[in-house]
Amino acid sequence: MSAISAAAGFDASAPGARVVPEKPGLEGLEDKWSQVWQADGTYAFVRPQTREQVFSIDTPPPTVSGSLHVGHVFSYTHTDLIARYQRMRGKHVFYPIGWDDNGLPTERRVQNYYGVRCDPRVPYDPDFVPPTRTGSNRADLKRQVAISRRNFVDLCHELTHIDEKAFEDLWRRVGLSVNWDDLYTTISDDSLRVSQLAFLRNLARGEAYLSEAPTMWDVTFQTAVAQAELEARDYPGAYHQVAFHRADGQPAVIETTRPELIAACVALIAHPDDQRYADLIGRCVTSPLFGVELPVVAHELAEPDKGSGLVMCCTFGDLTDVTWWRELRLPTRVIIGRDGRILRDRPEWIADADRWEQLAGKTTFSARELVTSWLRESGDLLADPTATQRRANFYEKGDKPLEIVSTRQWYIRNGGRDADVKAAMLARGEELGWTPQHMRHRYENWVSGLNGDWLVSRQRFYGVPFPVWYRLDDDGEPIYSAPLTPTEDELPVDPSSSVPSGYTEDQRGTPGGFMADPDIMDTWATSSLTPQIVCGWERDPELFALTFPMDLNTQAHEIIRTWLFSRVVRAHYENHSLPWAWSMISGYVMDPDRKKMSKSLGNVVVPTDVLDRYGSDAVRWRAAKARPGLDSPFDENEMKVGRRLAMKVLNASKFVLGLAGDASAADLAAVTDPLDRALLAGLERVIITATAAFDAYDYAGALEGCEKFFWQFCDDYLETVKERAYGTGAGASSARAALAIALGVLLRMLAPIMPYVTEEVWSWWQNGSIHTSRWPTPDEVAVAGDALLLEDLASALAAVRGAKSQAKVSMRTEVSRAELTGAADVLDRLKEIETDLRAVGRLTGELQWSAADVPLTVDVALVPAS
RNA sequence: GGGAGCAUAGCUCAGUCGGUCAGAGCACCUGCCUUACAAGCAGGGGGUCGGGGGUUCGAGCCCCUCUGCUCCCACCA
Repeated sequence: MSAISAAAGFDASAPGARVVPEKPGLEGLEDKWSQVWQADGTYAFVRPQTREQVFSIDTPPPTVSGSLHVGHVFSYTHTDLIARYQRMRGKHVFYPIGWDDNGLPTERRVQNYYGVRCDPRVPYDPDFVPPTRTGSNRADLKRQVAISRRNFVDLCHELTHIDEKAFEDLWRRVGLSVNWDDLYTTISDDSLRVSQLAFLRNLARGEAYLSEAPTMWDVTFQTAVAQAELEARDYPGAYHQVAFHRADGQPAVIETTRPELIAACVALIAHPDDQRYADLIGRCVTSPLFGVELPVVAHELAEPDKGSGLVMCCTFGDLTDVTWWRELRLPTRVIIGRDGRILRDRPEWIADADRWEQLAGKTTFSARELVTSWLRESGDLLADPTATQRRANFYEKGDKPLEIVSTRQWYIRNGGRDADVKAAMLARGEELGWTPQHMRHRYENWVSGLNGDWLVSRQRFYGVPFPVWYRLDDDGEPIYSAPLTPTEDELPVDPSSSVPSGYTEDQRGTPGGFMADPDIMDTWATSSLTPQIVCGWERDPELFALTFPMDLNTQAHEIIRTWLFSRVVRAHYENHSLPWAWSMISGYVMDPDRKKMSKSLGNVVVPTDVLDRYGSDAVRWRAAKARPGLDSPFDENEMKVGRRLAMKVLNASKFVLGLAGDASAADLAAVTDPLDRALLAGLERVIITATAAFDAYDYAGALEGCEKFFWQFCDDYLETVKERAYGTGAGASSARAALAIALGVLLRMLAPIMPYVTEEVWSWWQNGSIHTSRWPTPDEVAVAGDALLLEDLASALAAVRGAKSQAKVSMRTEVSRAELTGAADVLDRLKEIETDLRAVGRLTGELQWSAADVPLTVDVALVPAS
């Protein structure tokens, strides 16, 4: 501590040593104060008696496998501004932080970091040492070593701990006032317990169900993907005009971008009003190459002006196919496997074994080439394929278009299939407060457009297992209709290593025995429960009653459809309430070209560099200027301005305390001078507006008012009263008291934005942390004063300074004669502070006052420099 | 195609109830070593408020319309 203090210029380690440093600086403040805050538990959550005394915040657990950029620093700072304000308002701020370390992002990072890949068939190796890091490009993926699931999960834990330490260091440096004692992770036992418990209750109430259905499937990760994780991207393709064959030998022409799916075709579809195909509907055609007989059916989703108006329906090429398949009760003819390749075994409806052998095992891409060449040979390709830009669905983390496969998956009802649930979810969206208001539309838009329930199971390894087993019948086939579940007090369980009640381990996988559900939950299924996890749901009833439903949720707009919505769903079912009363949505930090920062674009600004150069207070100041929901471009120059303000706080405070003497005992009653009263009156207005702004989550507006007043305080007021404050008598006492009171108020109003410099200055003359002091209230500055006088002073100063500046002389130049022309009330007010005015403007000679209905002007005669 | 947001000085942005609203900071220019701060201070130039209509005594502000940019959702024949 002593080394740090020396860097800061004084010795703070001596108790009660409240010394204003000779040359204050910003260096070392972050280390010094973050250590003090940690040691003192400044931001710890202490349980009060009632819910009303608490302000609880749900804040996103960052994915530790990712990296943080300045955008994260900005949005997490926004939350912290509110937390610090509420704390100063006397609330017990419940502000936990967590790490999202479960799920696919961690798996991918572990694969790349250690050069390994999970293969559940590999036995556990207790002496396993991962290969050295091999890099993360695609070529290296193929060289990864296959390891057991248990070794893999060990590595996941190992790496997330490394990452979490780096994250914590950054957040501490930024000065987030989170409850570090209540740190949580999404892979912890408690998160597992909460996830499984909530799931079992969903299951018991019928909100969760198992269903075999066509599912969006990522062939790279070989897992199902939920609607919320889809991303439509442009994808190059080509229209192929292909002839199917009518009974009379005439062609029935379709257009397709996926000719490889001809073998999976189950029908041709035309619009019921399409006269061109009226005679064909109800008849059969045969497919080219494979000669499979197919019905031609009418459905209004077929668009006459797309392609030829006749379209093939395959199982499954796209989501429209699924609709047709379901509504027209078409058969299922799957030819693509879960690895994205054509099935090895010839399907029964395909007669031509030779052809199939050539096709089997091919990727969709090479199968398309092969089928196209066949069509060309057979004459069924009626024209050269024409290039087009397809819009295909991708898994947001994947790089191959999704396939649709029929699989058994767990779903949670979210309104995608039940009108009443959807209506309930829309009502929750209306009930929730939004900052900014218009983000509400994103929620409504998303919920209204849901077309299926929430798919929560993933065919992956690192995550929360489903706490479910299935009985096996006499043939060893699982009985999915009646899952076996543990009791709630057994949770968390890993069904692959524990045994359902009434069974023994040796019955696992045997006929008449049981098997574990092999899947894990999607990471959103866990993070959808962060309010329950942090608030101690079914673990700590006292805490839960004090903190839930929470007051505030803060997050980015891109995860409204995922994180925000899924928490609303869970709390609706589990707690019959919203998870929080209000949501504050932050915008992005864009690069200077207004592009979103992303690793792939290579335009990410690393926060540690910026923090090194400008300091946390400066970066936080810049963050506070970005209003909720608005994107703002990154510009380093703006950090300089923040740093300048931080320096100004130090210097001005030092000066004020030098003038004010024993400032901690400042007495409002001593403030008698009109200008001093005007200052406090102006300050009162700032307190009122800043408080209202913070209450409305408008931290930017609060900052604007405080900052503007602070500069005015420095440039006009401080300059003006310093001579009087140096003196003796009532005028001096008044000035000193006003200076001390104003400094105390201004520091506290800046404290949420710039926690380090304000804490530093506070320590020079006050006891305790500024961050646990009370937010200023109007009664602290309640004197009968006229704030207009400050404006008049500013006008008069500007006029005198302008004259001197125009004359290119020093501000110290004496004024031998001055004529002040302006409205009578303005002149009257200025007459009240004539002594101060004379001192600051060096108006040593005669003053003339001329009343006129014009803005204030001051004509001066300058004493020539001798 | 459906929804939302944005457009004000070279840049980043404020502008609340229609009436001191033509503003701030940065940048630029001109000065000033004024003993809290030269990483400072003072002063200055700079905008037809995206275009066009309308309402009004009066419009960045309200209405209509057009244009441009951004985002969300849908869009795979």
